[in-house]
Amino acid sequence: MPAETYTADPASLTQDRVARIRNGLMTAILEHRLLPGTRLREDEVGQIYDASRTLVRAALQQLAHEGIVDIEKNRGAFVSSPTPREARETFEARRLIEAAIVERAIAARTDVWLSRLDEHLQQEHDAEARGDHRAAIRLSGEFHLAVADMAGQSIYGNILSELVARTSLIILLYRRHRGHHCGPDHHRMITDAIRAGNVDAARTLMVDHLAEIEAELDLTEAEEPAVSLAQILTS
Amino acid sequence: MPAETYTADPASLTQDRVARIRNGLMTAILEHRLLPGTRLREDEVGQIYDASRTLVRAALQQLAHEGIVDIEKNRGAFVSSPTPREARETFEARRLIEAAIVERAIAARTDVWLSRLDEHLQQEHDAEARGDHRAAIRLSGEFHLAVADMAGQSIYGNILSELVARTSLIILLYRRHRGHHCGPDHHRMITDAIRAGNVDAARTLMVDHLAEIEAELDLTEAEEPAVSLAQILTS
DNA sequence: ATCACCTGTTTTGTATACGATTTAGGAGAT
DNA sequence: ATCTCCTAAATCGTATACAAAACAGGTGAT
Repeated sequence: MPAETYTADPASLTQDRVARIRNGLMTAILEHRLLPGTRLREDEVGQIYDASRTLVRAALQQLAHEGIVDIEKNRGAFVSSPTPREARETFEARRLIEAAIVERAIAARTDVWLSRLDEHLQQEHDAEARGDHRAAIRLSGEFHLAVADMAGQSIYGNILSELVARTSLIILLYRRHRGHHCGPDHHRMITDAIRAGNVDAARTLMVDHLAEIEAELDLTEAEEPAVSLAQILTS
Repeated sequence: MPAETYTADPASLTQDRVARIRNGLMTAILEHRLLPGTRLREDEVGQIYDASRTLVRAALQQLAHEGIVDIEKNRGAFVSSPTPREARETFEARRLIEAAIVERAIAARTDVWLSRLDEHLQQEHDAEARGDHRAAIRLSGEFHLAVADMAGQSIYGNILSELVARTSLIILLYRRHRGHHCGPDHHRMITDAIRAGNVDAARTLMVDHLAEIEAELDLTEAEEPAVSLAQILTS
């Protein structure tokens, strides 16, 4: 399953049943097939994966801890809907961490890792070419995880994988113009800078790349309807 | 329970039963009452908290995801033992993130928040004064979480709370000289710089503070006994 | 028509049962 | 004495049963 490469959680490699459920849901969310707000009923999911609620619950709790599922007590699990505030925080955190990651990736670069990045760029390109938007959006997130893998700092990798997953939800919720997610040209340029060993260029490209994605979003806070209720009723 | 303030996980505020178990174990680990390697048997924990294995398992899985408990399939859960490598990565990540946090904390500072920090410093001082090393070690970690709370970026706060918890295990495993954990004087100086609004000083103090803690550890990699087995047998 | 209330159904929360795996300890062989 | 094998006990993995809560739909009052 190429859909399950680059998942940072080591448990996802072991083929235990809860990991399978988690990965299935995760991939569906990353590919925008499951939309924010979607309810994930325990036995419904269980029937799909032929598992009891025990295992489904474990998978959902894992996803909740990763911040892409919200569990409301006695009500169930829902694909999470990050707020504009969370969206901004996510991008800020990504700029901070990925700038550090890309620097480490350069220090750790080898031919093997670089060719792996090339291969990934090729996959992104192919997905775009054949119009597979689902795979394209997922792969464009996984590029960043591939760079993190190259950096070899598993802590950064784990943190980033959660941030990337949330970013996928954020883009789906807040993007202004449909289409054109996270251009592969940027990824190519970042890869080139890594290959050239140009730390400053790579950091700048990475930070700007993330800033550009954020700039394409409409993160204006929806005004709280708290007080407005009175206003509406007194009109 | 003052022992449960500053836990970043929002679920810990709700008094549901799995959160109680999680918080109990977490606090015990943070206070070095539960040592790395300690086995956490499901029934045993369940009896202590008067809960079934279902709830204990949920709590243990949460702690595993937070990186302070390792779950080995069919063998059980153990208080985790971070490797020297993970230790170094943890400190690197903390320096990166806490430098950003302290800057944000300055931007967000108010009298209320500053007095909360003062209050915390007082608690640390008191714990040291009465020789309560358990509380002191926990409080010294919570100082950093208090600064993160002040910064108001919940994502940084969540990431940091996991890093702080692991740091507690790391210090226990690798410190050279017993005693003197993470001097409260440093915390006082950081607080002063925050109050003065001196961003550069605060960042430097924070980064140096973390570097100093790391410097007091012995993180020399234990050599792998992998090949040495043959050497031993051919002697 | 609208709202409040009641009731049957659905769904989640938790305990428990049972099979599978690991662990511990001892008997027997070398 | 040491090692191997075997059996019993302890422990984990998973499914399921039942209780509690939330939900949906309908009845009746206003």
